[in-house]
Amino acid sequence: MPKVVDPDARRREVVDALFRVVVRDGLQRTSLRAVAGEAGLNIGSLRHYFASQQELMDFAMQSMLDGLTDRLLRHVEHIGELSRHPPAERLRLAAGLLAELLPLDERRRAEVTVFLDFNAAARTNPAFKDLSDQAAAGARRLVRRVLTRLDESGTLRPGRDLDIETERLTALLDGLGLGAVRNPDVLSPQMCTAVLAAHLGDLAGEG
Amino acid sequence: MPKVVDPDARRREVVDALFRVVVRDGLQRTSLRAVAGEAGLNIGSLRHYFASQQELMDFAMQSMLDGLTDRLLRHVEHIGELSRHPPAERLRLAAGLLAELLPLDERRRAEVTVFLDFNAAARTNPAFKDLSDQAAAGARRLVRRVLTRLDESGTLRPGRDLDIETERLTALLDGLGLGAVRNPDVLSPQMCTAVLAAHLGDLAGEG
DNA sequence: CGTTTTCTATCACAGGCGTGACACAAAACA
DNA sequence: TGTTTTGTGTCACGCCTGTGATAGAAAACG
Repeated sequence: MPKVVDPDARRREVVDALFRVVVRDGLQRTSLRAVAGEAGLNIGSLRHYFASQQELMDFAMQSMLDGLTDRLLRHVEHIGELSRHPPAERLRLAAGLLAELLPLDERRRAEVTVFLDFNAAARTNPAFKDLSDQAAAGARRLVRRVLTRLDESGTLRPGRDLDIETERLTALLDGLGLGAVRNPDVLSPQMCTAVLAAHLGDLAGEG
Repeated sequence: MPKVVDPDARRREVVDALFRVVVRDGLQRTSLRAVAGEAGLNIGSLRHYFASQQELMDFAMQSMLDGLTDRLLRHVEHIGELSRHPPAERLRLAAGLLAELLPLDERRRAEVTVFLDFNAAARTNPAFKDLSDQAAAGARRLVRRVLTRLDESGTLRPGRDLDIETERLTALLDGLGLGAVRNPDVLSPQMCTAVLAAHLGDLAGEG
């Protein structure tokens, strides 16, 4: 017998509504009333599930990061040991994994969009700083891990400075996300993947 | 005999105050009252020089872009014809020019910070869209121009796709700016220049 | 000088915000 | 059943926002 209301499901619905509002109107205009309206709830009800605005924001941001982390872990697991793949495939696999961070479809586009707004707010809103820093560190770790695996499997041109290359690839991904969200017509998904492939190809020293 | 008040100077002072508020508190918290307070003016006075908030924002954004454009033009002029420099110098000159877009000192840091906030707002605020698009197009044009010059002077490894390389370098610069503003400790000015140098070196096909 | 424009300063208004308080319905429980 | 917990809806308060209106001082002008 299903409960009449499932609190966890409700919270997820509210977070989904919040994401839609942030994507559509921006974080600045994402008020409790707007989220409640989008979720089809009364503001009083919403406040029963989230005691304060800050609690809602934290939960939403954390939910997004958790979802992304799960997806990345599943992707990493699906790839398995990199050296068991033919060398020609390795760059493609790495690109596919890193592309989880790029706005290539509606889902990832929404993620990146929300993420950019949260990060912008985190610069001056201490309440978001921890989660934002944690996310940035996670992205950096993932990129470094990918580069390390590629290097260990002999796929990269030797002599690379991994510190620099990590920052370079991380910045490239950030920039592609920013550009693709801002100018989807110029920086299309195809262009994003082409740029990423070109970069990894360069690192491998093809040519 | 100096006028008692110079309207143009006043407007510049107000814009400077606005920049300080945006950098310190974020664009979201940059209200007319906050700017007036920062400039040491009464809000009534401020409104005498800027009829509306939108007018102030537009003027401020345009001022920043004008200043940046001037600086870039002066830098380009200072470099002169690229092929008149020794090949070993060309990458360094290009890096120096592109570094005008990176937050390497307080001035550029403020510029990039304000710019990021404006761009984030432009996504959902139509009033900022034109200037934001114009700025993005300008950056893209500059990058393409630099890459074209390097290519024509034989400094780049032949066979590059300039469309892709323009997007790649533009995204890299955007990402470096974003990262350096967000995590100055990780992405220090030295690291930024190192990453940029590494990228241009790669394009040249050193090694 | 007087007149006119420019500048400064203040008040009030409507609108949106987060949030505390509270009443009431509905479900869960004993 | 009655009691308790959970969920829903509404009100009001204080705060901040941009902006219109307006009065008065200061400077510029003829």
